[in-house]
Amino acid sequence: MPEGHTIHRLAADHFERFGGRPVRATSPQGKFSDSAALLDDQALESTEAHGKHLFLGFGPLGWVHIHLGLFGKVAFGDAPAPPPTDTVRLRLANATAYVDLRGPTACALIADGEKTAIHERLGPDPLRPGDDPDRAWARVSRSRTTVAALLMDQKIIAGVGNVYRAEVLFRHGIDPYRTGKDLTHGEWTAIWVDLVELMREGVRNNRIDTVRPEHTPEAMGRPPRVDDHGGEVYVYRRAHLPCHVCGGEIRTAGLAARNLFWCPGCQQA
DNA sequence: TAAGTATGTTAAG
DNA sequence: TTAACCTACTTAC
Repeated sequence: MPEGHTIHRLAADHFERFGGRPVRATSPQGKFSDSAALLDDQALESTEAHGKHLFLGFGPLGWVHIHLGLFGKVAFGDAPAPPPTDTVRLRLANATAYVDLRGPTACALIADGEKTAIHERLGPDPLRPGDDPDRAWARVSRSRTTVAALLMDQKIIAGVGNVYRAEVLFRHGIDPYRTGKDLTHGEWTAIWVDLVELMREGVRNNRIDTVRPEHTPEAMGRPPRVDDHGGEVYVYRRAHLPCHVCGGEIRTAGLAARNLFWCPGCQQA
């Protein structure tokens, strides 16, 4: 479930299980074998997340830069670790725990300078304390691109994915096809503040929930969600179903090779 | 067994 | 705009 909240949670979970002491590192799948050999028996000193990028710090050796992409998965377990399957790109293990990484878009040992370059090409992240929404606003307010596309652009704002984009636009009654130029500073600030809150809760619960208390299944007297993506949402993957708020039909359309979901009734142009 | 899908990104045309 | 990449699961035949 790789949106930004997942990655920040992974940073914390890696440090909790492996931080401050040596780890065994292997790459059963093979693509990370050389680097794993360098890391083996070295201490994991720190972990960090920016948007959907995860960094595992190994001091002078550098950082393991991980990006899960669409399919990447991380699985933690307690020691003793079972024999790894042949798709495990990286396994870290110590006396008490192990973690398997499968299918990442990126898993590479990088130097400080390369890490800095990654930070520089990413926008502010609602989950990084001190990150400034006005840095994003400077670009958004000048853009003729749709707000739906801007929210997915990691150079503009880091960590938002297809679920948070659809949900935050619904929560603010914003038509996804409005352009950046057309938004007000107040609307953008409200989106950011809401993302901070939603994504922090996402880190806590390790899933995305966006439905306000007054619209929950219990409050509305409707059956609980059927979708299996993990959380309770208004529009994401609810195409052609009735809107939880107005009862109108949720619409879907392709936008920049991804599926967009919105409620035309609640999200007026 | 094959096809389709998925919370993502990059590079080529 | 399209294809490519990585994996696992579900659905269709």
